[in-house]
Amino acid sequence: MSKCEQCIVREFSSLKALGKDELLKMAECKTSMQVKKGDIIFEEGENVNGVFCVKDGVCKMTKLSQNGKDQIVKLVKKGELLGQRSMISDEPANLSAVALEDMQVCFIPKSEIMGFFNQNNNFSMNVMKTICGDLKEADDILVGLAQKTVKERLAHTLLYLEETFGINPDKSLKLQLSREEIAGMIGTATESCIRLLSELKKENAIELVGKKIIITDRNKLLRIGN
Amino acid sequence: MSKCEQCIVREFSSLKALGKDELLKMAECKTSMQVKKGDIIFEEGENVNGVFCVKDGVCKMTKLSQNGKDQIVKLVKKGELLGQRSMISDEPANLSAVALEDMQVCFIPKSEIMGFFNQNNNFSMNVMKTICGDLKEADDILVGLAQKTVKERLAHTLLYLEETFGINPDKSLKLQLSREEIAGMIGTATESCIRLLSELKKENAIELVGKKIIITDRNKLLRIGN
DNA sequence: ATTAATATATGATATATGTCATATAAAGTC
DNA sequence: GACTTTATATGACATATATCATATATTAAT
Repeated sequence: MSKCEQCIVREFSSLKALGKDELLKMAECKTSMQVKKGDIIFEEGENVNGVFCVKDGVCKMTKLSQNGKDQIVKLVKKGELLGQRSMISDEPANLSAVALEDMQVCFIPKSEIMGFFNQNNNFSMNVMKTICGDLKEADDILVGLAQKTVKERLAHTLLYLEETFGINPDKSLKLQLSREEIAGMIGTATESCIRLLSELKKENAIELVGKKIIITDRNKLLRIGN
Repeated sequence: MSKCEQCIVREFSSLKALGKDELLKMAECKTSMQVKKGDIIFEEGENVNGVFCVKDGVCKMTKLSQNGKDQIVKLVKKGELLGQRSMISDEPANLSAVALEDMQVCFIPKSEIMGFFNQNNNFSMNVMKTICGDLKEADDILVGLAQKTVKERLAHTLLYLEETFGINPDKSLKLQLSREEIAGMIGTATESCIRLLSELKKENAIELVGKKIIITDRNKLLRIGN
């Protein structure tokens, strides 16, 4: 069993507020797990009963809509926590979490986390701030969906992907989403997404190498996406 | 100065967790204010430095988008708190709050609230749950905007308005929004909103009496909006 | 009450986006 | 390596929604 105390990733999440003894206690009751790309960590409607700490890899938080399409609400990466909202509200998960890459995650049971809430004010404040950040982000995406065109949202999302997950040595976006997934982020049909990517390519804002996307004119995307 | 201890509205918000002495302390430092319909309580980008407790009336939380239209992100009514997110994140407001009716609100400075956070775990837990509820709501609206048609969103919103704010003796929706505001909620052009209201009227799902909206076939709206 | 201003309503038209069909490319399987 | 499956790409077309114009109703102002 690996020690939470020595886990670097901890430093990036709300858990950084925890003290030595709290971390030792946590290491005792946590469960480490490997998650394969495509695996479901938890599903909409499921009772989660704890929190997942993402040690490595990226996952998408999705919600299935009436028309059968998966809307991606948020991407979660290394150092972030999963399932906090559901745990705090004491409700089943509102979103599903699906791995986009092979992941390493640790599950920390609810009882443990709730204990920290009561003992450690810094910790609960951190969690609160994280959720407030999520809320702001959700509000901003919401306004974008309501008021921007699909092309504007696409441009914006490409910049977000670059900024958040970085690029490979060949300059292509490190996080490689399928066209369908990009469409699911910006709320459009896969074909429309593909078409608009082609358009951006014709306008020399991006390059498409197979599935890979390379941003060649950041300013152009900025001008479109804002 | 009115006493928080005797304020019934308190019971509906996170503040219900506060004890007698905390309420007395709060009554000391709060500022009561009347807000006229149309007045701005605070604006996007402004530093709020506290929380507003809505004693009476309803306001809209809006965000101005690039194209100059106001998107309504949320409606806030009697018994709810305003500006929590911004206070906790220690950031300027992300949304503007504008009164839809004459309102009575009390302003409680940040220092006071932060004190309660540290002393009273039930209170911070309540606030956290409220924000988690807001986050879930925002995620759901987000998915609706991405995946539903305007007509579906309109039907859904009409039911939401009935459920949340009730109806008058003549069965019309109690909260009387302008067509432009309804459009701002569902993320469409005012003309489209008007057109779709007319459509719903032709389909005998609603009646339009001037500005007033009467829901005549709830099930029909449910079938459309979900 | 009359006028001015604003909100609601509807038509005509343009545009963005979705849907269905099909082709090509890439990836997985035996 | 040949084959099957799946993802990407593009065309043709349908539909939803935005925009602009204008009419009518409602509200505010004098």
